[in-house]
Amino acid sequence: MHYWLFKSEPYKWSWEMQKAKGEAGEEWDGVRNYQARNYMRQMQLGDLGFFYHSNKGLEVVGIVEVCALAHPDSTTDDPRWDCVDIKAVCDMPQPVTLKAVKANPALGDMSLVTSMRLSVQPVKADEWMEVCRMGGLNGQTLKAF
DNA sequence: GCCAACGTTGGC
DNA sequence: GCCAACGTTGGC
Repeated sequence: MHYWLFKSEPYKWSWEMQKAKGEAGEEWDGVRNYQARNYMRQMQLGDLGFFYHSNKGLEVVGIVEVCALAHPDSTTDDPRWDCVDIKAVCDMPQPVTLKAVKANPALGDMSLVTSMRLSVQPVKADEWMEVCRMGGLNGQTLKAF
């Protein structure tokens, strides 16, 4: 099990839109960055990720689950670009802002802080737990997934 | 809307 | 294979 973070500009693809897709999930398409693509190729079914609103919002608003392994991105004929599918799992009871992440010394090494421009990022297990805690998700809730 | 950071492209 | 030009991302 690995943890990830997916960035989206809410006026292009918002958390509300993701949730509307329900169990079926949706392609995380449109990624045109090798590093981000490589992370998606590493993802396994059942891996969890944060859903982050960039540009507007600047906060982790929910949790998603990988529900399809990397496959060709349907929005391009270019064979270089793959993507996974993700589905919404739950809301962050209390969205975790970028400001709060930056203010937390335990999260100083998070890619969100150090690799600001990367749109798909790995999240370490301890970072995952800490952000969940800040967001109002306790261990009990997390085990329900 | 600005601009810094950074990834990509293409000429040499 | 270097590096300048250019485009994009994303915080502010």
